[in-house]
Amino acid sequence: MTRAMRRNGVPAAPRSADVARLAGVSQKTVSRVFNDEQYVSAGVRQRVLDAADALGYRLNHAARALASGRTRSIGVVTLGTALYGPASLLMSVERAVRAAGYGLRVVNTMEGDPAGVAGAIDSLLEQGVDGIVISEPIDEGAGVSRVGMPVLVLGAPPAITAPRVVTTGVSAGLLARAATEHLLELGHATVHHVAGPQRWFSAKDRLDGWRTALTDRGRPAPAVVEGDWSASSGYAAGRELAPDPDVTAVFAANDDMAIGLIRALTEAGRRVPGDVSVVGFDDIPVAAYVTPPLTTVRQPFDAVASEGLALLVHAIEKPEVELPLLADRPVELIVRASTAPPRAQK
Amino acid sequence: MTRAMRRNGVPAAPRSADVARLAGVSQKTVSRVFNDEQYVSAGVRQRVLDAADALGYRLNHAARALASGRTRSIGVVTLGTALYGPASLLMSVERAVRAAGYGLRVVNTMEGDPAGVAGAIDSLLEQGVDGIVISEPIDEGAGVSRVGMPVLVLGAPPAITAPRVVTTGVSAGLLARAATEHLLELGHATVHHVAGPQRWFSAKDRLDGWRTALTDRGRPAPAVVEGDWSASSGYAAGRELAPDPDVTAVFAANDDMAIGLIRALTEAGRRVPGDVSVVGFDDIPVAAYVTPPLTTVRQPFDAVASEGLALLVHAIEKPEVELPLLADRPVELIVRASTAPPRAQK
DNA sequence: GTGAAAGCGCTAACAA
DNA sequence: TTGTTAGCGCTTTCAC
Repeated sequence: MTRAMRRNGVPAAPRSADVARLAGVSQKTVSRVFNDEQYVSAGVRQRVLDAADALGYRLNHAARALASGRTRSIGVVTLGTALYGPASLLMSVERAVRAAGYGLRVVNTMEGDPAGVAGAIDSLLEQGVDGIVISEPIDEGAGVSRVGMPVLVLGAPPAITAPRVVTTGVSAGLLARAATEHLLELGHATVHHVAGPQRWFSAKDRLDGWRTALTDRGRPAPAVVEGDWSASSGYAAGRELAPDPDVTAVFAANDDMAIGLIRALTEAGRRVPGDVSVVGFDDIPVAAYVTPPLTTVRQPFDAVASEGLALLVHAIEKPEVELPLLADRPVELIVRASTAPPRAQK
Repeated sequence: MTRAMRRNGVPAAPRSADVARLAGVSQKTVSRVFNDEQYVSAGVRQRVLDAADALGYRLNHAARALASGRTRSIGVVTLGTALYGPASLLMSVERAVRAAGYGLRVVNTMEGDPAGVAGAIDSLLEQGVDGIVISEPIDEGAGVSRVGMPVLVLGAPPAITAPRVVTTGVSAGLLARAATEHLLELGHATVHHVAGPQRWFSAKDRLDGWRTALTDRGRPAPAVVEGDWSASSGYAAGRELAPDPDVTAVFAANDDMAIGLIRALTEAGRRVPGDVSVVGFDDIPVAAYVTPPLTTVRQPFDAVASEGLALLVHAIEKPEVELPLLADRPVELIVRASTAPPRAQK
């Protein structure tokens, strides 16, 4: 069996040595060209590129990884849901990873997965990555600091700190605060909160932002109703809150729950926004078209992903240099028709 | 610089040879254990596993890929949107890939991306994969047959055929047909259609299903309004259709457009479902909680992904064996409150 | 600027 | 059942 026809008669892919032969240079020179190294004359470079083109040469990533110890790929641990927030963030991360010249490996963790985030990280480590992104972490981030390679934690409070761990808040706290303040400024005495599952940092973050907005103005924070991000849990929360006449404004931790909530309130005879104002979170694609159109806040996923990834790549490629800090981003509150001043003040 | 302390003082990862030394066996035996090959006695296997555990050994994927020519990973080309359908499908694919013992690489194509699907495939080929999944293809699938490795096309009509290409219809056509028939059975004279962008196979598929349902009953198919999957395009379609009194039933190619459509109809004074019935597609999480709760159809993403992946893995691991065909799946129509008999028949 | 040699950590093929 | 040998296609190191 000749080299040219191995593996079931499929012709073998050309190697850099084949390109070198055709271009009349050494194999090392081909390597230089494909790594954009300096000290290659323009003429030689062009000859190499032409030869590569003629042969349909494509660099073998596995061989490079083996020889260099670097894989040029980044692994991301996601939550395995099609929820708008996490899904958008994943797409943004993919764009950022590709823009940085890396490949992307994805591993899901389901909530309640026995292996959990640690298992997902393990799986990435084995597959071979140069850095890891943890998107919307759920468990306590334990062990993240012991991974031994740069880690970017997206959507966690900067509490997790470790030598090579960088966190980028999506500043969900600020957004939650803005949402709450919007309701207070409309004249509501207080704002209730339908929270996300508190194992999620992002849910905790939103709750904190809501509470801060209230305490800053000396308002007591009412009891929180915890949902699971689903519209049906928002609906359940709505049935719980509807009978209470003190409930005139509610901030829901995501749009799905807000929509479920509105349905429950409406069914219970409380009009939105006439009797109760509701603010959501995420600005899902249908938010502007439900009844009533939802006031909500939007997270800058693309910006967060690309800035966070720049930091990660920096940590991978220049481990000795200090990491710059990220600035907070302006808050984007989208006011539509689900919020209004309370009835008494009308 | 010793081996144990290379690369910036980070201790080198243990190799299979280290494990072999500790276990007192040959390096090849370690390889056997980690590949679950037969002909290793239970005692030796245990000694190897213990040694590996003690050293914190982890198989080097790049070296394995280089030596074996197989990467044990699968690449998926996605559309780079957080739309519920594509995002759900991606999550299902991840689960299926992991269950099959492979790693997942993801590359996005944006619509209108100059490089397009071909560029994404190229990038995967370079990164190294054993098979490719194209999720919701947009362009004509040209070139897919020339990839030289097994390809699974998810959500395309079986039109694309090639030696190592396997397609799994999500049977969107059947679902679209069921949705249309539901409206006809309620007594509507005809059903209008708000279609998805016709570059998408899945959009075309839904349109075909809708048309088939009509022509099967000898009903002429009215002019189609084409949207772009967004709620705002559904809204625009609604403004277009609202003035026409013949429009009493509309099938929208996804739930987002259906929701936008309903808003436009309602604003134009046409009640849903009193004056116009609307059926969506996807059963997005909020579909049951919008006003009115949306009648829609649900695609079996998990089943489609896992069955499709089983075929792909089969094509990778046993290229000589004929591929089995996939059976059509029962249709899941979810009837809620956005559909009713036409007013005239009430 | 360019090239030669050595080796990255594993699997394939064959031997014992 | 286990071991030996020879690469896989690159990058690294060092020589020219």
